Amino acid sequence: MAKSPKISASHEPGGLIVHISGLLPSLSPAEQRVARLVVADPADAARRTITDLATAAETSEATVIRFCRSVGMDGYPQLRIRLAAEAARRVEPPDARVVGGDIPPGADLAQIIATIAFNDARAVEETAEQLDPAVCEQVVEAIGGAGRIDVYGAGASGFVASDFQQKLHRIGRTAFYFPDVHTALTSAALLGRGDVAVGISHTGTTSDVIEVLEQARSRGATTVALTNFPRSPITEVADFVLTTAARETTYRSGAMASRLAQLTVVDCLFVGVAARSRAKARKALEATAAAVQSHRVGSGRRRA
Amino acid sequence: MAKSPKISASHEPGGLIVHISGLLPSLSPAEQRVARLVVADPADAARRTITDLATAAETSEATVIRFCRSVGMDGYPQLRIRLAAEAARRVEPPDARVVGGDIPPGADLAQIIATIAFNDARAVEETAEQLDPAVCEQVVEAIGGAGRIDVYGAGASGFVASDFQQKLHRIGRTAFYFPDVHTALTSAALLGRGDVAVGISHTGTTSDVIEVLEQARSRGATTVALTNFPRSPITEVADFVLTTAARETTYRSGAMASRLAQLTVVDCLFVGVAARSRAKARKALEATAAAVQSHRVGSGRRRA
DNA sequence: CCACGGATGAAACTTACTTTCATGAGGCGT
DNA sequence: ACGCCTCATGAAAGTAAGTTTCATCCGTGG
Repeated sequence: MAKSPKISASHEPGGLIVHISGLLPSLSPAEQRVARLVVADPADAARRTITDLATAAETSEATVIRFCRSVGMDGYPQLRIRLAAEAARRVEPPDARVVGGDIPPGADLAQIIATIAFNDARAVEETAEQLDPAVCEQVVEAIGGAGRIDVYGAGASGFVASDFQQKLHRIGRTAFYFPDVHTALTSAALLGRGDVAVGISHTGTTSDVIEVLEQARSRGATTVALTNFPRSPITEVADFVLTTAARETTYRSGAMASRLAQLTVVDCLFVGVAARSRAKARKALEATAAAVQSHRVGSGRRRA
Repeated sequence: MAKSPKISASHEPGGLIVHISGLLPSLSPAEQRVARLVVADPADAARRTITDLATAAETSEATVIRFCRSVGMDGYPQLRIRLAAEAARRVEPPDARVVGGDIPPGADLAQIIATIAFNDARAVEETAEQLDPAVCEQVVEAIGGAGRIDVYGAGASGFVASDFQQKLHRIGRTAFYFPDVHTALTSAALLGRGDVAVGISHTGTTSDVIEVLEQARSRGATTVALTNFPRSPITEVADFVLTTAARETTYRSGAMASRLAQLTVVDCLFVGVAARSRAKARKALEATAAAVQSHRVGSGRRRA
């Protein structure tokens, strides 16, 4: 089992559960059964013996051990302890909010709002917790010193890509976003050493984005991937991998929470880059803010 | 030496560590050595194997087991797990998050990440709390029954508008977004009774958006405003006002947190509308998901 | 069709945990 | 002082848990 580029295997400070759910799709079916049990109720899993857990997951002990290794643990006892710690730290969700789940059919709007907000907020928090500052730092460095930055993304991730592009542009970095694959490929072909290409894909399997990132990399550009799944194909064409931690399973809630998580990461990178050259960034920001000032009307509250 | 054989096993309020140190004097010398190690560093003890701990306490495994029983545990594994949980709970993050504030100049990336995530998550939560389900309900009704929906927004709010448009479109609602004011005005002029216009503006002062919303209203469309400021100009041209709760002060964090808050509201409306006609929405979603399927790589699981 | 590689569980194996038991050190009554 | 009882203690036996190995099976691509 070869290891991908820069996946910080040992780094999952934000929480084991989050880490595991990110890895979930990269696990074998039998291991996935184990993973689901663990994620569903970490405290309970910590109480079980390996044989017990194996039985519950309808598999063998061997598979449970494999699962432990897959998620970066030494063995079952270590997993158990980590799970116990994790479960203890976690604040139990107050009510019957469907954690990472679907909205129940008969739900009224107040319930819907509570569920969405809860999941959204958690995705943001957990994403921040598991973000590796060291990798971020390197990405910030690369972007801050880049000659040109291309941001790629399709569908929902396209909005995020576009947002990132606009943000970078506002602080005076030369950044591009292309809604069209062909244009993006063309642009990627023109990148070179010292340039940066950022590919955003929740699933990490969007072929368009992967392709473009690959192209960029082959031209010598530094490539960065932003995905929810640390072992997805996109990570293979990235020099740096940043992950979100939206742990929803259904495509529906998925697209929602993951988008916020992605934006949070974008925000962090943005502020990081801005902080790197504070004076210049501030000046650029003020200039752009002034530019739209004439499109604002008075009488309302406004920012200073 | 009234060492009672049966110490209240079930209930040890205030934490296991406290409990252990409480009955430390009642333990035998060898057990006390074990207890002291455990109390001194629970997390470390949880990591050790029973033999290891016994050696460290200069005693035998048997004594460690006796100690476990003395403090009310079933056996060593249970103690281990409880200790891990305990240790996790007591080590509270030494939070240096700048609440609602700006990022300090000298901040390192880890700090930046924590601050952003905190503010982002709080904006989401607080927005949800103050959202009026009744108003949402009416908006959902209007959108769900609308002939056509126009979503307006400029700058950062433009992304949100665009996102909303795309979401509505995915569940089969006829929705439009226009990056260009003139086109938007044209479209607004074509709206009529039964149509819905949604204007998104963080400050509520974006004249372009207000203007377009006003136009839409004058044509008889139902108008909805999404803003952070309930008394801003945009609310004057809106039939329904939904507010976000990003309480940032600076332009920098402002644009970031407010965007997430807006998206959360969009999510709520979206799910509300989708839930309204569940079957139809689901079908539409599945169709759109299938449509992009061929653009994904790695059919099942990723990267073995 | 076969070769190959990965996934999987049965079983062998190792390590960790638990119990049993013999020893010996105090305490205490005679 | 002596014997006897009690209890702490660790050695060793015993049991259960965790880990490794390996043969089998299944799908994939030549």
